[in-house]
Amino acid sequence: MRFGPEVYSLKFFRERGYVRKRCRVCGEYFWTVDPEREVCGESPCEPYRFVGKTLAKRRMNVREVREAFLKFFEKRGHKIIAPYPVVARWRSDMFLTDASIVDFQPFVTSGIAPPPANPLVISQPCIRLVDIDKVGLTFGRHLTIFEMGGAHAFNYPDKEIYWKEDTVRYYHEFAQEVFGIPEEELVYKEGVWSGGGNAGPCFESISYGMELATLVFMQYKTMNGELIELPIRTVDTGYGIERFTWFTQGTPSSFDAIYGELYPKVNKIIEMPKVDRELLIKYSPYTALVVPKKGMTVAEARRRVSEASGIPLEVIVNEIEPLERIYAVLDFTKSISFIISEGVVPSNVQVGYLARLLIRRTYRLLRSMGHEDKLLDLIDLQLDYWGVDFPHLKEMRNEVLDIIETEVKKFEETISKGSSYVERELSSMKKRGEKKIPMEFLIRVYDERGITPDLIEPIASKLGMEIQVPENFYELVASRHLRAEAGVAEEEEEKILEEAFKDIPATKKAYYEHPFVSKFRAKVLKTYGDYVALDKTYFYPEGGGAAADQGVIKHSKGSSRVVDVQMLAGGVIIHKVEGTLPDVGEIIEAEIDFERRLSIMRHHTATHILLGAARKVLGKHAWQAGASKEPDAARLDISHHKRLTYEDVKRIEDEANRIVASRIPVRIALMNRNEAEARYGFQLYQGGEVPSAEIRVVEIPGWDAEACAGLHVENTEDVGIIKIIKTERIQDGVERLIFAAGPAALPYIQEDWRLVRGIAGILGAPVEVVERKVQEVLNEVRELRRTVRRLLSSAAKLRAIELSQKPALIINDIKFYVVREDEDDREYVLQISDNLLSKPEPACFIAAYGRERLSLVAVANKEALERGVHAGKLVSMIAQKFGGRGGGKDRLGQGGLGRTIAEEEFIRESLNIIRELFK
RNA sequence: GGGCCGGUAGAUCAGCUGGGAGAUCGCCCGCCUUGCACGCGGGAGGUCGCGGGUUCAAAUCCCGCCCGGUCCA
Repeated sequence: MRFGPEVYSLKFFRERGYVRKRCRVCGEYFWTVDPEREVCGESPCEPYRFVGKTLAKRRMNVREVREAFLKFFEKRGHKIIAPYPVVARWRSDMFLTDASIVDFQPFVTSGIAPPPANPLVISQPCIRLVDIDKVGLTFGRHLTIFEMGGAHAFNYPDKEIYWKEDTVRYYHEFAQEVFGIPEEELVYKEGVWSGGGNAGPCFESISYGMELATLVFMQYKTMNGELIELPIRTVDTGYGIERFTWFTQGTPSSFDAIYGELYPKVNKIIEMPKVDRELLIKYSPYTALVVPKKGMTVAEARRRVSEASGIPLEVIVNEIEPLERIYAVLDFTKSISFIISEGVVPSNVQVGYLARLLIRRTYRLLRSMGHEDKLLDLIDLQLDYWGVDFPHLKEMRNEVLDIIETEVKKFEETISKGSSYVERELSSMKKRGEKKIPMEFLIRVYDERGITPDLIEPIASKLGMEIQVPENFYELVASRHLRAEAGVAEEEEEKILEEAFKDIPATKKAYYEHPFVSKFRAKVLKTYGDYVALDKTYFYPEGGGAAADQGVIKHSKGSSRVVDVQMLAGGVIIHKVEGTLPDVGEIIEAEIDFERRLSIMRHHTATHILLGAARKVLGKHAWQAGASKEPDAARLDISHHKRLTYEDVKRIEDEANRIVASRIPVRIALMNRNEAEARYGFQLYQGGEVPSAEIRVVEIPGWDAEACAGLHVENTEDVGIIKIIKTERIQDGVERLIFAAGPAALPYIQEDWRLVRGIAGILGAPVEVVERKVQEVLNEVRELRRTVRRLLSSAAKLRAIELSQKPALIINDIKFYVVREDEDDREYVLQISDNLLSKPEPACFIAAYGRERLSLVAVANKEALERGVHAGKLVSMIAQKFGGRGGGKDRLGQGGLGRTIAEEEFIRESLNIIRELFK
């Protein structure tokens, strides 16, 4: 995709004498005032030219650049907006905020909601994990966390704020006034930006070999490769706050500029390698020349830098690489600090998984440096440092450290168990004579046990095994997980219904105005299949985890039960009925099963109360991860990094019921999205994204406020009681509370009571001592079991003596004992055999034992085996004779007859078979 | 949300082509020694996660559930 030159040709350029040139290296077009310039100036076309120099008016740190940026645009009519979270909870299509414009997507950019201000300016912390491999290697051109200075204007068809000319002019002035970058160093490279289904032309602003900002003009929607004009054209600028900071300081890496003030403290935690500054200044500019692409090995990237800079490879590996690791650690720990302080709990799903990957990666990196025990210290440092500008980092300190500590312990457990597994497997491989570790093994161990090849390496070399890890290792793992399509059928059904009801207007949601109306009249607008649509309804449709209402409708054809209620995408609410359908156009009388509805309402309000209690007891990281409210019970999933203890649950229950008893009115208000976010913060979005300009806020003042479309009781007191029935861990990092509220709680309490009483009755003990009694009974059972074993063991000895004194049958020099035992215990029978066959003479023991369905066993001793006895075959033959089956090895055979048999008959027939066998 | 792996003695694990539950460490007793994971002999310790099925017979095979781990989106 490309735009024509007219798109980029600005009056601003012409007035200032800019000319359009084509880059000798990359072939892209750019604008410059220097007619001699042949290279666009962006890496990798040219090395950095600011390293080791002081080109800016003065050295600035990140905070100073941020402030300067915000102030500059504020003076030019932009309103300063506070940064949004790095965890994009208001969006369902992404986990982390990776650009400032993300804050305003999709509702503002698509026109559903107005922006909080227009134009506006924001310095938004962003997290991008895609470049994680490059962090350190490029000396700070790539970071996982950075601040994007965004100056945004939203241009509506009827209201133009500003567009390309002003956008470029603002940048130009900013670069000149604040940093003193001369015009001949202000190069604008033409580009095309596209992402998230939108696209538009852009300028990359380049100075001294580094891209400092991108000025995007978002004006198209991309559909099937075609560009469709958007009604709202958005100025989307991204000023690299850290890059400007780097530029002002001219340090070898951007890390020096970002974290320079922290270095003395870092140095106390991990001694930083002392690398000659001249070497770094010489090396750094050439990091711009290498763009480590997919498939390019790190070694290859280093070789190229070495060639370009003339610095020997071993110097890079020995002196610079250790420093790069520190850089990466600093960047990663900052990312972790931001993510976790927003209440993300490491998990095996969703954003929690990203957090886990990041923590584990950082831990492994530290481990490779021998400093894995320093992770928490570094996080603490970051929380303290950045907490000045982002206070929630400091507020969440203890929670963050606790969460990360738990996560690290888990990972250490995984490593230690995984490593010993790998060691066992590898040494048995070695015993088999294999020297190379197969790829399949590496993938499997990572997939099943989370052990990465770098953790296997030291074990392999200890055992002297070869290990080779392909560069595309992680792709190979990913390719194993290609998933199948699912859930299509349901969507189809919904599509059909939407199509069927698209010609009628959205149903009036009368339940919001009068949530306590249970009987009403309404007009039938349309019927289709089992579904009925009305002009208005008091039936609450399924949504937000709350079950749909049920009830009846009476009409000219009789009455029908309403079994389900759904809201279609267009706002039409359809009632699924059992029985005859009403006529279109007639007025029906409806009645909602209100006991059921009230129960759902109680459960809904209880869910909010419980969430507040969970946050109070467990911490602010306890976010709702899902919820469901049925008439009989409800459940609430919350993010938490530890298993809930009985104490936790009790405290949550106590807190929740305290709120119930406090008679707090439940306040419900529709408010403007920006206002709601400003007043309550992003914890509004417990239930996920809310796709509208207006937000319905359900507030229990002083306790909880959530964006929620559900129906609630009027006062917390109406909930009655909240009883947590059980908890389970549905995923790592997500605990589920199953509970019941009000009268619905009673059956559960009664059932528990019945159970305990029942057990007490069986034990014949009072309820209070049931626990102890069960323990005693179990102990007794254990004791008795031992006693029985002991007694049977001595009984077997006596029985063996008894049997040995009877004349035994000798066939083919082998002594055969054929017996019938009543005791249905294999252990006992085998012990008799052991006692009997211990003498060094050929002997064989055959027994049928039990009372009802007889079992069979045959044992031959070593001497008997030498004479050709096969106990297994013997059992098989005898069993078959009596209609049973059996088998086994030569020394031991087992089987069953499936019925009982008299001793005499058993012995007679068995001996016949043996005689036959040795004839 | 999907996939994969695992649950056996206090701990770590073996046994899993069905046929008598094992090893190492730890624990207890005894001996030998008294120098650093001492050595030797003996012993205790198991509803083989739970439930169902197949079978004469299930730790082992099949199904369901619970618990844990892990990868991918």
